[in-house]
Amino acid sequence: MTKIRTRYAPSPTGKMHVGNLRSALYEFLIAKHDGGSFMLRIEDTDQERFVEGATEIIYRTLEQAGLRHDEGPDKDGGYGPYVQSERTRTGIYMKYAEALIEKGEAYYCFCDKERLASLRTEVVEGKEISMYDKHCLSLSREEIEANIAAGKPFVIRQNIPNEGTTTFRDELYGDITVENAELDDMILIKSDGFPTYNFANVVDDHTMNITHVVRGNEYLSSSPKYQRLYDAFGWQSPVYVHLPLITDENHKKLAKRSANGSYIFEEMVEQGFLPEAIVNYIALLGWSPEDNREIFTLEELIKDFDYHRISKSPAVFDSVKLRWMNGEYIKAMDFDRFYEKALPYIREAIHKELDFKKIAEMVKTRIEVFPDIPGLIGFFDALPAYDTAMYAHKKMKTTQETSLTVLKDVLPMLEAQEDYSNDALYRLLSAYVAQKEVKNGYVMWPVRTAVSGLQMTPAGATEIMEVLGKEETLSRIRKGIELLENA
RNA sequence: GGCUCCAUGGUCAAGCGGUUAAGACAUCGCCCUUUCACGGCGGUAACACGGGUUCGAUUCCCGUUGGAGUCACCA
Repeated sequence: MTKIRTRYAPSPTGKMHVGNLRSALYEFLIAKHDGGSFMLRIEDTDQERFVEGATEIIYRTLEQAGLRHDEGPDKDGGYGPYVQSERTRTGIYMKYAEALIEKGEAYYCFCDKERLASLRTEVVEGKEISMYDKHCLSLSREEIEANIAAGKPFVIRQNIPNEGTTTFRDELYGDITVENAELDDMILIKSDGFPTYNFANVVDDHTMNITHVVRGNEYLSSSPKYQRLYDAFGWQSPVYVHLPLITDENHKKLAKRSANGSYIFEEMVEQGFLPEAIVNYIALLGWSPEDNREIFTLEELIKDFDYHRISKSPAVFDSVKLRWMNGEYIKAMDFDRFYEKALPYIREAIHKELDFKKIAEMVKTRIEVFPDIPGLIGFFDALPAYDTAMYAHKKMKTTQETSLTVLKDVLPMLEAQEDYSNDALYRLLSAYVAQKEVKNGYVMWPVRTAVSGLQMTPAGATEIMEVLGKEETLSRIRKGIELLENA
């Protein structure tokens, strides 16, 4: 068996969304599962769409996601250059295009935009449909040479016969056959001398010894044309693995963002998602392991990933489940690392000196993404205005009246109390509960309400008091009594 | 519209001729609990339709319907 070589070949046109990242991930996993190598190639043959800094985003995203490439522009593995604009300068694409012309598998085309536009007859869903009419195929050698000598701009087109069929094999989808008449004579070399993706891809994958071509299945319909190129060259085609699309909630191919938020990896990380959780989640969009496991480290994915188990149908990106998974990662996270990540969000909500570590502990099992934090703990910073109706709780058997009594009873005890640790406070209040022969909640509910002003808090009454400290606690209890007396 | 692909609950998804059709998220209920959450237990919810093939189809074949992708000097 030859060593598996896969490649992630993005074009530097902007940020990476999770669809791009999943392709990279699967390419990485397919290679690594078999001890193969994973290469990064930059496809920048479209100078107009090139975005400054986009290459850096690609590096950064792969790095954050843990997808280390073995070869790439920054890591020569003997197959360079790894950037298509640099490869273009070596003349490689033109050389291969000319070889095709020699074989009659390609030809020069001098048609201008106007003539091409006149070929577009049909408009479907706002898109102009056209098929080249092989007009320039019949040019004589003399005409071609004259045109070139005259400096007339040209492209090189693939020559596909109008009869017969072309078949290629995909590992997941099986054999796919199409009529050659359906296949357009696509452009191989553009008038600016750069190759198109269609051509560069085939030349590069072959010359760089790529064994498995893994890409989104939006390429399924153009693959027969690529297959013809391999055949025309007499090259063995790689193993094709076309991946099912990731869609948005409307089942449409992923755009960069939707009403549900962003699908851009970097922005998701900024929004508080952990890179590991994102990688884990997208690994499961279109692939499933033999067992029922869902939480995987990258290492575990490498071990278990079998591309034959990739599914064929598209998958909706469910941000709700991603949030859940992110929450699982947060819960399992080492506390120190969690604290480091949580601290900025705690500081955002709290502007005085409190025990941030205790607050972080409270919040750790209760959030799904880091930005959930401020909303949970703002009450520590300042007592929010609240409605005294909150003191009445059916299940706790409390009313505003019983709450007032409890708070008044408890206030002097809390004033006398020196030890404001959670345990001591809990013991103190428990003693009162026992003495009154009531349920815990009968006392805890009003106290917690008074010190937090909230119906939901990330911790119990005494834990909150511990963090708040004696002075602030007493002030809030007194405030509660005042509100209840005036209710 | 042509071509291509796809089709199990709201979503992800197991299943690869005989199953009470897994599991997860979401949702609902109960328990636990110093509220919420966590955790535990349980419920609702799916094989698109029609023909074949077969003793037997979610599973294989064909068709219908539905959805998606694609039809650039973009990748």
